[in-house]
Amino acid sequence: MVLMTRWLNPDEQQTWRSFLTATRALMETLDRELQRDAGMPHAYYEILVRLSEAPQRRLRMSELAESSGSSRSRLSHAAARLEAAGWIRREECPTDRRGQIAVLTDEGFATLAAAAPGHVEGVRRHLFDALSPAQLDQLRRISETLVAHLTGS
Amino acid sequence: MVLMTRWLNPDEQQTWRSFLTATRALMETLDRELQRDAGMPHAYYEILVRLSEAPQRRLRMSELAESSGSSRSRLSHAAARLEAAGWIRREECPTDRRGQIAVLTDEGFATLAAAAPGHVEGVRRHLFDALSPAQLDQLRRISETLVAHLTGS
DNA sequence: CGGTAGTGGTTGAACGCTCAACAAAACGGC
DNA sequence: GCCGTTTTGTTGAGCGTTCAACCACTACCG
Repeated sequence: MVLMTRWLNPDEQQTWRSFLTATRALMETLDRELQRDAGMPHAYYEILVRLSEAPQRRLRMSELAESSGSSRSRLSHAAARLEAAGWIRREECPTDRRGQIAVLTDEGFATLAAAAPGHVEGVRRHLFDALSPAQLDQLRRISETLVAHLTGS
Repeated sequence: MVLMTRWLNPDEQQTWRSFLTATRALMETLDRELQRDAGMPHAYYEILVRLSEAPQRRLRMSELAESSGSSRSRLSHAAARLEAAGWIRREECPTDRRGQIAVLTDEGFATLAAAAPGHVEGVRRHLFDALSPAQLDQLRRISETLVAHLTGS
């Protein structure tokens, strides 16, 4: 029995293409702004944010990868750059000799503190200001549903 | 007068982070599937799709960039690869000697035809199947609003 | 016409990401 | 305690994207 493709109908196509265009444009805009104003890509910004929120601004590499939505490899490469920039430092883990602990330096924290207002302003301008409160609520539920669906299966 | 940062409140943070996680996970999943099954990144797939829908399967480079959501540079590099793969061909434009016209080859069309069912299935599984009809309608409106907002300003 | 501004497209360097392979250490069953 | 398995993190190659610089051509305006 041949499994027929469930093609998208015109309405679904429109949804999908608008979604693609919107997310791509939004992310590119924010990434460009962050690169221009803070000299870092959005992925690096997010790594620094998660570190800054952790107790003592330190996290195991694996937890940092998890929470920042990076692969281990990605984080490893990123950490090398962030360390070279003086924004983080890597320490050995006392309880697991395989482990590494990423620590946000004061300089890294200062850089993040300088970058954050502009970035948040960008997020507000390009996303939150564009949508109604009801739409933002819808977007939250949709996103949460998708996250559950994508990480669950 | 100092302009205070309009920080995100906890609800907004939750919305933003879920949105980020969801779109990142969705795009990474689809990209990986496409790379695995069709040997091309999603950006290339989209270029081929737009070409396949154009009259005579041909488009000026600039229009192709516009419609596929690529920068000119990106498309130029991509076109080089797609041409090397035998999926497109570039012709001179008769009315503008600066111009180039990208043409989808039969081989390119066949590759696209082979890749499409799997990709559409992925989009359905990871996005459409996860959301209710009402949510999909909301997502369409939200996306359209964002596109208008991002391209308008 | 002639010059200047704008457009179309390409290029190369720098950079970030993915993937697969790898080393080192921890775990788990027996 | 030992051996296979799993986990942690890194590495290098290959690839795609960005950015800025650039050339060739067109369009506009006096």
